[in-house]
Amino acid sequence: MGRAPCCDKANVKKGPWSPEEDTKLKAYIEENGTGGNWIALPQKIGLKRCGKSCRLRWLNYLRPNIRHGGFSEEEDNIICSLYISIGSRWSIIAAQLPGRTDNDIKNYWNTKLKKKLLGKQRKEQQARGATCLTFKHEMKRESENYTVPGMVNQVAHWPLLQPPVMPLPSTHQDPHDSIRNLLVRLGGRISDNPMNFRYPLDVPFAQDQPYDYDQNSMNILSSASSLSPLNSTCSQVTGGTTPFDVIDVDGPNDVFQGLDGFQEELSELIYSNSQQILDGFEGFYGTDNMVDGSSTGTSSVESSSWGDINSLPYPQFVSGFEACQQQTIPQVSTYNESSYFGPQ
DNA sequence: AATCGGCACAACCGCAAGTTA
DNA sequence: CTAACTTGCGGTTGTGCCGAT
Repeated sequence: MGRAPCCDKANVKKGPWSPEEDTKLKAYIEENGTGGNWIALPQKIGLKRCGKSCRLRWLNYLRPNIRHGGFSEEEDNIICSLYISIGSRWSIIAAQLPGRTDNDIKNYWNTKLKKKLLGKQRKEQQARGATCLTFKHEMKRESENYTVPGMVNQVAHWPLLQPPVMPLPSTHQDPHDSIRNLLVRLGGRISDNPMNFRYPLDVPFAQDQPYDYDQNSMNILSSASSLSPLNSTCSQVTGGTTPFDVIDVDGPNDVFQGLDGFQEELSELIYSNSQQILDGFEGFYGTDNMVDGSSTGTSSVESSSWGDINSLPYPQFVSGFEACQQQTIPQVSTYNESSYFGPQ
């Protein structure tokens, strides 16, 4: 049996919303709430719209305290940093930016931020001069020739040629510094306090109060894991000459999905400064595998769930975070529905 | 003034997860 | 337990605006 359509396509209006439709929808929701059923809502108020369309219009445009445009530098950095960390989980990213919607952030990223980041990166590379060029060409040639045996729909993002200098990551280095280095390089800005490799995640905020990014901060990785389902898996082909050889592009887990050019640029950046990046990615893929790419002793594709706290690179942060969370911090979603919808 | 291309944004689509009967 | 249904999410598309030619 096929899936039931969410609405009668023939009888619904599509395209831009008129002011009258907006008024109707807003007035009704402010007065009655959604009734917990978006599908039935348009019929109730006499709108020839699909329920999903109503929901989207409300969430992205009509609900109170929505901000459009005018992203601050601080917000830019948070978006960049989170994107690097958790990929295109726009709803999670949006949850950290009061008044912003996932759609807004997604558009902003795709149209501006991505290019801004690339521009920054190119400048850096130009500044470094041609010293890397030979190596990069080598890398490119090598990766073009390379296919992973038995792997379908997977791309070797990190060429398997051993970089000229690829020292093992220092196990003594503060892991905070590792990821901090990476994020800073890629546009993030992080508190200088070594105890605070942190981002303003999972912090309840008053909708119309300015947000203090410095005072309200939470560990990025643990917070991400505590939010909605981060069931992403990062695949790794073991036995390659470098760690993090392969990222599965088929699932929702590719941190760089939809970012073909950027991904390539990023990998170039990665190889042009392998130590810092290695330090940074160590955090995402786990120290064990970084130190010993063949630790599983198999040639199979390994997956680790980001949703699994134990798989997080630094579980000690998680425990600290959880303790903190239990004391004071409730889970935060994009917004508190009850406060918006009134009587249900 | 007309046209073209790029950009920004709103909205739609399809899928997956969650919920309910 | 399972099918039907709803909600949420991320990717993609459509459209209007604006600057360059």
